[in-house]
Amino acid sequence: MDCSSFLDISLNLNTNTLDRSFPEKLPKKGVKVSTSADLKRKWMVKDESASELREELNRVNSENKKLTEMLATVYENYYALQHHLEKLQSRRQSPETDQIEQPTKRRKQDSDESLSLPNGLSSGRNENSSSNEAHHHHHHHHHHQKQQYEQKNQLISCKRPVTDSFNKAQVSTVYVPAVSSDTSLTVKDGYQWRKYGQKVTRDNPSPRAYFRCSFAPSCPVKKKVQRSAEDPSILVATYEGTHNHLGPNASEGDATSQVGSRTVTLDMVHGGHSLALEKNERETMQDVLVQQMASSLTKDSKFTAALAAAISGRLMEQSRT
DNA sequence: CGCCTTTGACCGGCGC
DNA sequence: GCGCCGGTCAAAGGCG
Repeated sequence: MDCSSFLDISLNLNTNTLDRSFPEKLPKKGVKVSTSADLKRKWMVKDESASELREELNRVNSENKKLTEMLATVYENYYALQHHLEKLQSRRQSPETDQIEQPTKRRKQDSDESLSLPNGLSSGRNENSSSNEAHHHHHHHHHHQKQQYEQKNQLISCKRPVTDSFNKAQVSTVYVPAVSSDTSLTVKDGYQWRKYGQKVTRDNPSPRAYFRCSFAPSCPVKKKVQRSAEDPSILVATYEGTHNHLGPNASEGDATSQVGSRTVTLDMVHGGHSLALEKNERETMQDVLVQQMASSLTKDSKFTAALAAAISGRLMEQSRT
C-alpha cells in the first residue's frame, strides 16, 4: 500500500524563505572561525548574547512545536483525502453504490427493514428472507426492544452477510503522528465515528480503540486506533471496509452558499461527482497552504539537520567561550 | 433528548 | 473442557 508515499506535496521551497519564520536573529551561520577579536567581543557581550540566545531558543522551540502540530494536521488531512480518493475509485469500479444514499441526519430512521441498502450488488437476493436470520442471532437478547443499537446491529448482521463472503472488506492502515492527541486515541479523518470498545492487547502497552462509522448500520466501516508499539508517538489506524455514503456533510452543487468564514470546503470534482470535504477546523485556505509549506520544510531532512547543527553549534560555541 | 464514551462482561476462535 | 485473547455488546453516565 502506498503508506510509504507519505506526503508528496512538496512545494519546492528553497530554504531562503525561512527568513520569515526565523527572522533576522539567526545568523547565516557559515562556519565562522573566531578570531581573537571576535572572542574578546564575545566575552564582553556574553551575558547579553546568552540571554538573547536563550529566548531565541525558546522561540525556536515553540515554533518547532507549532510546526509539528501543523504537520500532524496536514498528515491527517492528507489521509482523509486519500481515503476519499480510494473510496471514490473503488466506487467507480464497482456498480454498487451507484445511487447515492442521501443520509438525512444521522442514524435514526430505520427500525424496519426499509433500510435504504444503497448497494445494489445483491439485487434480488438481498431480500431478507425469513430464513437467513436463523443464524447470526446474538447472545442473550432477552430484553430486545430495549436498545436501538441492538436492533440495528442485528439488522446489519442479517443484511450484510456479504462482508466476509466475497466483499473482502479491504483493510488499510495509516500512520498518524500522535502529537497532541495524547490519551485521546483519535485520528481525525473527516468521518464521524462512534467508539464501541477499547481493549488492551498483548505486545502493546497502549490500548486499542474500536470505532464504527457513525452512519448507522448502513455503513459497515470500522476502524481501530492504537499507538504504535515501537514508536508511541505514532498512532496506527486500521480501517476496514469502505464507506457507502458520501463523506462528511457531502453537498451537491453549491449547497454551501452560506460560506461564512468558519468552514472551508475543498471541492474535488472527480468524474461526475463533486465531493465536498469539509474541514471542520477553523482553518482557511491560507492556513492550509501554510501548513503545506511547513510540512515541506519539516520533512526536509537537510533543512532540519542544518538548523539543528546551526543551533547546537552556536550553543556550543557560546558555552565554551 | 440524542448521541456519544466508558467499561466490565460476554462471545467465539484457537491452542492445549 | 479450559484459559487466553481479540473483538463486541450494552448499561450507565456524560455532554451539548
